[in-house]
Amino acid sequence: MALSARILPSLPKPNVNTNPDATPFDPVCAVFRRYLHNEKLKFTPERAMILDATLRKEGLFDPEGLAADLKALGHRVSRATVYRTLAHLQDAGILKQVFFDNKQSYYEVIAGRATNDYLICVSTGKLIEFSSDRLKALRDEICKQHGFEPISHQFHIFGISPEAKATQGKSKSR
Amino acid sequence: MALSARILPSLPKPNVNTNPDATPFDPVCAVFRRYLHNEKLKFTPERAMILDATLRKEGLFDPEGLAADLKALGHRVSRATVYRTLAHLQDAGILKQVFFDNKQSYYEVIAGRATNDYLICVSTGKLIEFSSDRLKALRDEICKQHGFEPISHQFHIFGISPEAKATQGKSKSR
DNA sequence: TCGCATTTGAGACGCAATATCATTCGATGA
DNA sequence: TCATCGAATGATATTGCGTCTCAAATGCGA
Repeated sequence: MALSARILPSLPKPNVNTNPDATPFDPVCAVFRRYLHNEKLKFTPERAMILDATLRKEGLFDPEGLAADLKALGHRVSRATVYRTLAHLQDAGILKQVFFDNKQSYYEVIAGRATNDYLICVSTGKLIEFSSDRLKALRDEICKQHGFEPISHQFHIFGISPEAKATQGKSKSR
Repeated sequence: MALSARILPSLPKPNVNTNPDATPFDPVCAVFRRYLHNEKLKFTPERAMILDATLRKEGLFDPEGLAADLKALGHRVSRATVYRTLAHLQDAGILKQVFFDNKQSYYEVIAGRATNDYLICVSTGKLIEFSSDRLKALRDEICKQHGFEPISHQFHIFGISPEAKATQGKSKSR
């Protein structure tokens, strides 16, 4: 096969930092509690642990990997609860769900962080994050033209990275 | 749950026109045959039928729906072959795979057509296509900055459509 | 502290997509 | 035209993400 925008393996990597007590005092946690309260939902230990685990992530992560992280941290949370809570965290505006491929969905923290878009190398699967104010301005302008109220966006550029292009000569087509 | 970028039901619709003999004389078909030849792949009746069915589509479609179309047209093609051929058509630059949700993937024809980006209403699931030259220019500029060779892109804006905003007052939050 | 609606967890389930593999077939060269 | 062989097909099994079910547990307002 030749040039394509199909995604190849290898997307995220675990990225656990060692912030010891992110949860109860974290301002993002306050946002979540406020959201839960408004929606008449409950603040449970499971939800706190899941929020904490997501805040330890940098960049993209996937639900199954997050569940694995929680298990590794010694927390026993069911997969179903992870999925349910990620949905709430998204609704609370803390996470953004990202669709890169048809295997699974990914999430990234947006609360208090610069949100990114991605260059994806279709040859190596490597991701490059970037952020563009002009893109955001263009987004808002397009929304205004359509009377649309933007919540989030995804901008993915598929292509060939410089490294892949360099290595390309040897292995014929791909 | 409240505002979110999760996608709701209802995406594509069948769009079968009655072009009687699109396949063998279609220039897109020539592109496909050239691609297959270069890749030492074979031009089979199944592949011809699948290409033909995709060219009858306007806008987004999904593999299962395409398989259903083929069956409705009286063509017996296995699902596996549909999936395999769609991948080749993408590699040939005729189709583009689009990721809107974590349920399934979608495709759209790009050969000889203006490629679109989408506004997605998170409340109704409605899609609005748009096309922006400024976006394409911005994309190319970003790629140049990173030494990236672009193949395709996806730009999805999630938000609230004017109609949904109008209906919003009544149904509490969400 | 009580009561109840919400949440959780374990497992079953649905479904898109892929893998397997025996059989069939397209395309090349003679 | 025919033989040859690698590639393609189809039927089926399999995988894995995500959701659903429901009994038991629990947060939280009164």
